[in-house]
Formats: sequence, C-alpha cells, structure tokens
Amino acid sequence: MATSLASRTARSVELFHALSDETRVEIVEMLGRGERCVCDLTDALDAAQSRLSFHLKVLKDAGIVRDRKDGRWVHYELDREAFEEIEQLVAAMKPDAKRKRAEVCCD
Amino acid sequence: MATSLASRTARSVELFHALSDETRVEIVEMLGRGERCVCDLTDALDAAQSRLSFHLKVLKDAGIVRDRKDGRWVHYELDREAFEEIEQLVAAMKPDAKRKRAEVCCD
DNA sequence: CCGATATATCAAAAAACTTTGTTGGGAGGT
DNA sequence: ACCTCCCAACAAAGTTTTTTGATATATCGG
Repeated sequence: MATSLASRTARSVELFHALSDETRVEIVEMLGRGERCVCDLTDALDAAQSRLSFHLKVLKDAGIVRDRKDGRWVHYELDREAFEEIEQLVAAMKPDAKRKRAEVCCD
Repeated sequence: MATSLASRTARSVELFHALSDETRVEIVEMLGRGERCVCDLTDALDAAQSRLSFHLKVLKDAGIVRDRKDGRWVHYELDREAFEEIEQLVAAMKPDAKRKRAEVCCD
C-alpha cells in the first residue's frame, strides 16, 4: 500500500472537507444512531430537502455514507471503512514516531 | 467532561475545516517532520508569504499548530493534543457501539 | 391513468473562503 | 540611524461552496 504523498493529501482534503460543515456533521451524528431516509433527516435537521440532498451527495461522493433505494425512499447509512480511513490519515499526521528530530532552521 | 453535542459539532467543524485545504494539509505534513519557520514553508511549498501566513493562522486558530517567536523568525510546530482531540471526535462518529439498532423508518 | 410523495438535479443568488499585492512592525546587522 | 529581512494584517479581487426555488423522475395508492 504505497500510497503517494500527493494522493494521500488529496484524499485527506476530500474527507476532511466533507466533514467541515455543520449540517454534514449533524447528518453523520444522526446516522450514527442508525440508517435514516432523507425525509427523517429533513425533519430532524429542519432543512430544505434540496439542501439535505446536496449535503448527502457531498458525503456520498467522499465515501462517508452509502445509500440504498427502497421503493420511494432512499436510506442513508455511514460507511465504516471511511472512518477507518480517516483514523489512519489522522494517525499519520500526528507528530510522532517518524519524526526525525528537527534540525532547527533559519540560523 | 460532558461536552454538549452542539459544541462538539462546532469543534469538529472547526478542526475538519482547518484540514480541508490542500495547502494546509501540506503544511501539517511538513511540520510532521519537525518544527519549521515560515520562510522554510514558503520555500518548500512555493507559496507567497502572505498566503502561508493566512493558512498558518487558520491552523493556529483551530489549535492545530503553535508558534514560537525567535528573533526575526517565527517557528511553527504541530500541537499533539489537537490530533488526539480529532482522534476522539472521529472515534465518536464511527458507526458503532452506542448504535441503538435503527428502527427502520418510512414504512 | 391520476394525484401525491420522496428524492435528485439544476440554475441563479448569496455567502464563505482564498489569493494577491500592499503596508507596517519588530529584529538584526552595519 | 538606516537598511534589510521575517512575518502578520488588511483590503480588493477572484474562486468555490452553499442556499434557495424550480423542475424532473420514479414510486405508490387509488
């Protein structure tokens, strides 16, 4: 799994961006309690349907949620793998281990 | 530490937003290898100084980096605690444990 | 087939964010 | 004192993201 630095950076940006909005974090919070249809989310978050749809798409494109069509409804749920990916990316960013002691610069 | 859901959401948004930009993730990546002054970052990232200064401020306001003045230079470094905070927030978002089985909605 | 419901998509407007160029302050060197 | 370098702050311009309102598609029930 030799991911290039550049693509890891791009993926980090995509995932963090998906979670950088209040409405989207609220959606994630709600879905953390179980699968929900869009109608439940619009009710609970008191948001216009097209607005929810927009945010769900951002989350879906980032791979954070998955949808499942069921008759007239579409149910969304969190994708566990995405969170594991985020955990890895954060762990890799943590000042730590790989840290070769900084040569002090600018002297 | 009974953090309210709302403030946890706000904090998540702040942290994730700080990490939702390519330049900022690159800064974090560089600082992961050790403390750096702004001049090193502008060189390495080939970015205008005022641009770097802007992004460093976003990271600093979010608590992700810390600065230290040293003569003419200002050195930045990562703040380990912020990453631990992010880890906790991500862990809390993960579909899991607390998950009361979803009553299927919309039937 | 018709009307109602659930959701996606699109375009225009609004809001937020980022870049760029400039100015100003502090620190060092001469 | 003066000049230069490092950096923060700010305003204007440029870019991206988000909201809103409208329209389109599919399903369900009668």
